Amino acid sequence: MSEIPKAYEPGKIERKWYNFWLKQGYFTPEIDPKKKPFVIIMPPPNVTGELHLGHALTTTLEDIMVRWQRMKGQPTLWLPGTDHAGIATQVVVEQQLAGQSLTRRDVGRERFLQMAWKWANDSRRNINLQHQMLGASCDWERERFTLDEGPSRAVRTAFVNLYNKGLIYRGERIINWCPRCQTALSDLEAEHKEISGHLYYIRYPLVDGSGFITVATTRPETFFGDTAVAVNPEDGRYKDLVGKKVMLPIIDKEIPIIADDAVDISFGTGALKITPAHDPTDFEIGQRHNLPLVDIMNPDATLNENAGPYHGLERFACRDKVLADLRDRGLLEKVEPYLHSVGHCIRCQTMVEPRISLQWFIRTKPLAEKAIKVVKDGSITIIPERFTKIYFEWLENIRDWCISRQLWWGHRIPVWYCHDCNELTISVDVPSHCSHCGSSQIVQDNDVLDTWFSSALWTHSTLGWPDDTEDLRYFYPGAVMETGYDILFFWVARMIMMGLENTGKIPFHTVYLHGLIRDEHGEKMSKLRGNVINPAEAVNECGVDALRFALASNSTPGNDMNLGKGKLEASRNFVNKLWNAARFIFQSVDAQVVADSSQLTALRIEDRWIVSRLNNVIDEVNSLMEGFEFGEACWKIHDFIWGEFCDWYVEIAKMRLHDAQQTASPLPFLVNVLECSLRLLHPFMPFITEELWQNVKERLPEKKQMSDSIMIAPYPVADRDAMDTEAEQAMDSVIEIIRSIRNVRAQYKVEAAKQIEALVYTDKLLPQISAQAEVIAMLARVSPLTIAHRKEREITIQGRKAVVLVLKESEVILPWAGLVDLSAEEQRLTKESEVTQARIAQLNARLRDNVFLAKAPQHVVEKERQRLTELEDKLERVKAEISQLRS
RNA sequence: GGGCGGUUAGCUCAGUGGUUAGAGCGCCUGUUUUACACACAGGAGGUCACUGGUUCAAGUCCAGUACUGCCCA
Repeated sequence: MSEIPKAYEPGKIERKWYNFWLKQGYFTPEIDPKKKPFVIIMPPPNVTGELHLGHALTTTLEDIMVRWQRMKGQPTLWLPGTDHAGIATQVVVEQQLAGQSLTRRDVGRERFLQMAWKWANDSRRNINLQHQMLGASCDWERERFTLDEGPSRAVRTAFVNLYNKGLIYRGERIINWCPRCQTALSDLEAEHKEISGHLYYIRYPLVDGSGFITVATTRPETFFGDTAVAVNPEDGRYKDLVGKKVMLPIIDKEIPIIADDAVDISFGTGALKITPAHDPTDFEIGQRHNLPLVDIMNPDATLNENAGPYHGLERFACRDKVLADLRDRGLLEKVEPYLHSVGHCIRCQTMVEPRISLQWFIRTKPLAEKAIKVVKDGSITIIPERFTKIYFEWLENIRDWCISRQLWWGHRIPVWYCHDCNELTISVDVPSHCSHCGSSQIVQDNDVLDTWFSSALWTHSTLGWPDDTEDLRYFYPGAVMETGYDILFFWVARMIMMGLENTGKIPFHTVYLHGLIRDEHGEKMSKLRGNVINPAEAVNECGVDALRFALASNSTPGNDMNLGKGKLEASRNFVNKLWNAARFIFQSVDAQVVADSSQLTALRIEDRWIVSRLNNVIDEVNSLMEGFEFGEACWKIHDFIWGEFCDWYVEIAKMRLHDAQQTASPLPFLVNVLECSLRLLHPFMPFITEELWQNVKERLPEKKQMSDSIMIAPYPVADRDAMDTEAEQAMDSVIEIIRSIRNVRAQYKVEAAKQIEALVYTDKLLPQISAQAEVIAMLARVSPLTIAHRKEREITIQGRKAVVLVLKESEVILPWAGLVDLSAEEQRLTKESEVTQARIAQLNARLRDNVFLAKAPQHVVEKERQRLTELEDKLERVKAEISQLRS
């Protein structure tokens, strides 16, 4: 056999096996109508650059599910892809242009799109490579991009269908306008932030000269767009003023005072300036009172010609000037500090301008109702459950979705306007003439659709919809949608709405939401703070398996995760531990005759124990996986491999391997437990498990019957017959004996290499514990070691100074002439006796309580009884030891 | 303003009503034991935020309080 390096070297091994898997075609499922497939459609990362840790978490969790299901024998499809990310990508390309002092308008739409495509293609390739680096076992043959022909046709088809059903309309509404991106945004893309601003009290003189009315506003610069002043009809202060007119200062324009219920009497002065073209509430008031709309801004948020003398000023510069001018005229009554929340562009953080605009909208109410229903009736489950309520809340209060964007990069809206009859032609394919008058003088809408519109179709557009394809029939609906909770509304809710609308079926059965990743102290990762962990760097330092394990083991459904270097290192250490354990086993196998599986039945206690523990862990891991508890599953495997297999079984096995007299070799167990553990761990750590598994396989006689790769080998299933309480009990006792001796040695500062004498007395486990004499002797460094029945006790102990340990099933006596501090020992034992008595009293009280006996389940009562017996037994033995000590 | 989380060891976090609440990191003591010092052995460290309730039994369920984070308006 080849030499195995002392430390795991991830890089080479990762590339080797990923290429092997690819070549073997394991990632592409076979369509088998008799089997129900397991399907995950990957949330497509934006083609804006690199993957971050959030993506790595998504990839890890999805790969865990997919590899697990594949090993269980399901046809498994994990469909990868990327998202064109409208605004974000456009910003990147605009920045490239800005480097050459150019704007997109300078180069024109066609040239701009060429640049964007170049960027997107590079980025797409890069992201795919990074997914491959992470070990993602997704089907690259089905990889998709949102702007691919298929998904694009799906977008146009969905648009046309919705339009024809009256669910898409074009209208003038107040939308969130980003002056920097120069496009409309949906409500979700405007992020509200608390701003400490001011509340300005401005006097509007009454036209009849009888004084003025004072309005309070945070945005004085919009007063050019005011078309009324509104008060609450119930407000006594202003009853007489309703119907009168005021004169807007500076521009000398007359506007009416109106009464509307929407006005909050307690806000400011109770009188509001109404700017219907620049505020959503004002817009509604304006609609009710037929107020004119006066748009005062240009797309870049400078003031337009409606602002008279202020024309051309930037909005905040204008505010300062307006305030100064009002103050000069004595019309600025007072200014108060004021905390209010203002929308910001989610992409560029520019303050959003609410603005009247002609845009395309989706009427979401009818779609939302169906999306609510499928979660209410349990067709779709959201994990963790608490997000269900948040989901309902949002859908129940949903507003129409503004889907048009004034961008160039994206799916162009499939609407053509006719020069001749002014009618619209809505079409999936490019029309040559107006569908109403037949004129060829038609021109397509300039705008593109919100990226999330195409993302909403992702679950079915990737499988061929609107065509009735084999993929769509077999793989839709998917099993799980796994993603971050931060895009529950942006994406998940919309996918459910559009999935139902387009296919009549739910898009997936389960929504699994993970949390966000923060640094080790819970701070958001940001370049500014310098606390970012880049996945590629982490992989360079620790390897993919360590990164994946760190991510998976620290994730709990729906909760944020703090991830620092420490956790990565801990995972790397585990990888190294596993590597070295395997290395030891391989070396041992190679040194001896190849293990014969028939020896598997020659069972010693420790062999039975490790097999029993393994099967218990398999059982637990499988049920944790069923419940989406991947983090806990990780720890179960970790604790087994490190804390039981390596710390105890391998250590015990060493002794047997070094002893030429031994007839029963531990090798079959070492090898088989390792082999099975590797399969158990494979979904979490695909690379090292494959590497080691291939090495194990080489050393197994039955290698011909085994699969070519661990990733298509069967996932372990617990064998209940292998569960062995007797062996576990015996080993628990042996471990307890060894630990207590080690403990005393450390306390008395006995040199590590020094052998000490020990006597172990026990009762019903005597045969099992005696069988472990060599194990105890070696691991606790004791010699001579006597193991005998309690009945034989007095003869040996008399007259010798000794440390006495009273354990669950045994007493351990460590006689050291002169070394032992007898009074300290007496104190220790007395303390132990007190503690034991207290617990016995507690248990007695509980077991005398009739209500407890009547109401607690039988097995709990039984357990408590057994504990009491054990403790009473122990107390008796402790007391006996004390009196011996005193005699 | 409404909603949802969190508060458990020095730090970061697990803990799906049932013994004496766990892990990693950090800390202390010891170890060149021929798989691993990315390791081994041992140890210290907790009124599970607070108050009340439900229950035979509460870190776990309920209500309230405080602090803290996020989402929505």
